Amino acid sequence: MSWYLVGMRIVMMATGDIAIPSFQALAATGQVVALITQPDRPVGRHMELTPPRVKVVAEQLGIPVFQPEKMREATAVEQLRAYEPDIVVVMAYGQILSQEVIDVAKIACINAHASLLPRHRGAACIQAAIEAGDDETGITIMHVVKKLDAGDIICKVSVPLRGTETAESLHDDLALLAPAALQEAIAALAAGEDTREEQDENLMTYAPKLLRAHGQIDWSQPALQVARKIRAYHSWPGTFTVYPSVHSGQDKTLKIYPPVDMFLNIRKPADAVPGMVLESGPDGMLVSCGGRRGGAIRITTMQPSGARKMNAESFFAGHKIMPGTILGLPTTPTV
RNA sequence: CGCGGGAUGGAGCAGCCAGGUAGCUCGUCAGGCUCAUAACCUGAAGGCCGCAGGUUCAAAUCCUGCUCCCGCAA
Repeated sequence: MSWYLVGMRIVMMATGDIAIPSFQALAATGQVVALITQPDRPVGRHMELTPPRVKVVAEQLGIPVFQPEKMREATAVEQLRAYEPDIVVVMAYGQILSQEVIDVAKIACINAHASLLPRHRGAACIQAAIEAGDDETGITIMHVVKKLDAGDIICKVSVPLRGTETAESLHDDLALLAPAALQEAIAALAAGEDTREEQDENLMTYAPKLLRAHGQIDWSQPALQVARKIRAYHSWPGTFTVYPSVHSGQDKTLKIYPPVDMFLNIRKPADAVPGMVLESGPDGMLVSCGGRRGGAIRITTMQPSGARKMNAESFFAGHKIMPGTILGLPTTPTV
């Protein structure tokens, strides 16, 4: 990074991997006095205590790390004050900040958010931009206020969406985009500028944190929407549907992976209903979707429960989902 | 020790509960057949049934331990 903030003291608050490039860029200025991140959490198959990756980066750089369980608690706020930050930079930290915390920064407490605010406030902003079919998304730098992602905007950097992204690929792209946006915002703040753009609440949308269960495909949606969801939810939380197993007679879950082929104008049998399998074989599984004009998608990569991810050719060598099977029935209400 | 599923020719799966000939859909190879198809027919090769012990006349199958993989959970 090529900007210098002489005498500026920056504290970064970040937990998610998306913040790593930004943290590295800020650290390279030599002005970062501490990283505040979430405590190590038990994670993975054996619930091993695992540090956030950004913490590992900080330790390698010799930057102090502070991991309060609750940032709002008095002792944590005191620690933050002790760093005497001019600017606090928040990115994918994972805790709502109290006003007391926000006020510690002498110049500003700013947040880098992975969408073009006021669209897609909230945790699942990247997924939301893809699922909504937006033409563009980006990084927004704004002032932190008590209300989530609602502060005045300092600057934005946008990136066009081509309709092929997954949340995973877009996450990585936006992570690399963020340092430039932060540079612009911090340079302005350091120069004493205070340009603010209020968010238009009428244009606001909210993308709440996603859960595994949200990944279930609703086959009554049009093919376009189903295809977007499969891209948007990859690789977290992923998408799935349920199907009746020939061998056990039980319903089994089938994870669905992008890419999928989309057929908007396709002739379907008169008795086709949403979720009905129209074709199944080594080329994939063609599933009827809902909506006025119908449409269908072809799934070519899937993962049965208990097994690894595989292509359609492998899947149908050992599993039977005959045409006419209706997917997603057991837990899809009002079909 | 967080909970659960799994390991069977090259791929994906049955068989296990109620021990007794290694099975299915493909792939590979050889031959046949058709104007022709991811075509069809015939045949063949290819397995220490994850590893190690135990029970038994007999273990893929029952018991114990171990290794690796996957899902949930984050």
